[in-house]
Amino acid sequence: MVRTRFAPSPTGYLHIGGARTALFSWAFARRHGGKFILRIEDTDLERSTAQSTQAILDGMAWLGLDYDEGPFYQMRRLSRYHEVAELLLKSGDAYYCYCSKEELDAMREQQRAAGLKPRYDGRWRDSKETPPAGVKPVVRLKNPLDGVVAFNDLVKGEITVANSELDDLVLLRGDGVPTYNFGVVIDDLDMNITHVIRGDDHVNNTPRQINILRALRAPLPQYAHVPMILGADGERLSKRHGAVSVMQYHEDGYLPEALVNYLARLGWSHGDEEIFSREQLVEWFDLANINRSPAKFNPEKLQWLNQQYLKNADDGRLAELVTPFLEADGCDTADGPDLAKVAGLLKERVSTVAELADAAVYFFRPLEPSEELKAQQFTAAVKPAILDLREKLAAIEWESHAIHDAIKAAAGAHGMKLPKVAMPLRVMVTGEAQTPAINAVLELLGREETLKRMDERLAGLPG
RNA sequence: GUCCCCAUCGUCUAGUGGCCUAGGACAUCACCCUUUCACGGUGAGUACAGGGGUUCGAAUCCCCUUGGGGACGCCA
Repeated sequence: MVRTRFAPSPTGYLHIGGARTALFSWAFARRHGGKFILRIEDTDLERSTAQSTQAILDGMAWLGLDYDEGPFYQMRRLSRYHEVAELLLKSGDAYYCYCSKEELDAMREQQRAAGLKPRYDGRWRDSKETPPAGVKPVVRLKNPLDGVVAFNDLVKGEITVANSELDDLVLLRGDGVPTYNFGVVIDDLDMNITHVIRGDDHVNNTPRQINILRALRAPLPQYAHVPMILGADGERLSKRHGAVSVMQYHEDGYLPEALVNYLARLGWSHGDEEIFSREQLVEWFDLANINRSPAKFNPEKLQWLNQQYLKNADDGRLAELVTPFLEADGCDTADGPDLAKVAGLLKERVSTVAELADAAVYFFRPLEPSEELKAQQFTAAVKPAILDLREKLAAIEWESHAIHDAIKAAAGAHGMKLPKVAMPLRVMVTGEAQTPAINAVLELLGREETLKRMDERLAGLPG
């Protein structure tokens, strides 16, 4: 039985990188009919917040990353960590260290100055010294002094690290809270995690964690380290790269299935497949096809994907999604054409729901054209044709084809090509130069509103 | 500095020794479609980091160089 987990620390929102790691972990579990577990690693007392936990939960829910067990919280499992630490202390695989922070800092500084890798020198490892009074000791692991730790990473392949590169890491802090490396190991063990799928930045932690497991004589999980996502400039993704919070994409009008598709395709592939459903992802997902090198986040491609999904999205759903955007824009969506039909007309020419809202505004309230547009389109030469058209529109059956015919007829009657009349009409009614076919727009807008807007403009027309 | 990892178009990638004069997608440009804008269609340019090996044959295997990323906390 495959069991994977996502184990974020609640110190911020769910960001793009974390979301992709979660997605891979989720997809792998689903692919193999296993379980996906959520665990909140809240042992950083200073930075962990309840809001962050909620933000992570919200982000996962929006993306549809459902979990089978959890969320588990490490701070509720303290007694278990103490129990294991006690075991390690007894077996002689761990020991108390009474070093002060200052002492450790000095040690590291010295090593760095000497061009060495900063490492704890093990001064309390076998010390006979009497512990200083009043110092809360930390518990450190007795890391093996020689030999190597090798493991077969499911995405990176064989990775080997010499024990001489490692030091005696802290398991339990002075206040009894476990450190990251100890917490994950015990939890992954207790929760029977079979595949640890996590970010690249943890490869260096893996040998240390394996050494803890070995001291415990416990079985090892399989490891799969997925490369990081970098910003467009090749730097680690951060706030200055724009949106890095998953929920920001929600607010910007992206569809969760588009983000999921994009994230899945970033660093993983299935041949030449670009657009695939969640079900296909689950069917196809494997660790072997995850790339070994980091990928740069490309907003343009995400946007294109979102457009593809928008184009195929259900009109009724889009109407619901776009409503809050339009309301924020001061539009009363109840007072106007059927929003689903409006969405259907506009959806293939926008790439986000926010853009859809922008493009739909003139259906709910008239827009004032720019001076430039007015000067360009509202000419004395076109006025007779427009007046003629106004009469025709008042009389015809209100339907797209008939409207088209009326425009064509009015243009023809005054020796003009259709666009010559369609453009001024478009600007009169919508206030914009770029809209879908004007006859389709008018059909939705309705005769009454169309004629009303025409009359208002006609008054200001020269000639 | 030390250790670990990585390296195909600008970007995401296909490629697992011959199918590769390197395929797809985004972006860019051109043309077509067209009632404006999109959508859609057709096409163009653009890449195996460099150097050595191994092999009849290398984008694919090995070594070195260079470049990039990560880690070195009582953070995760």
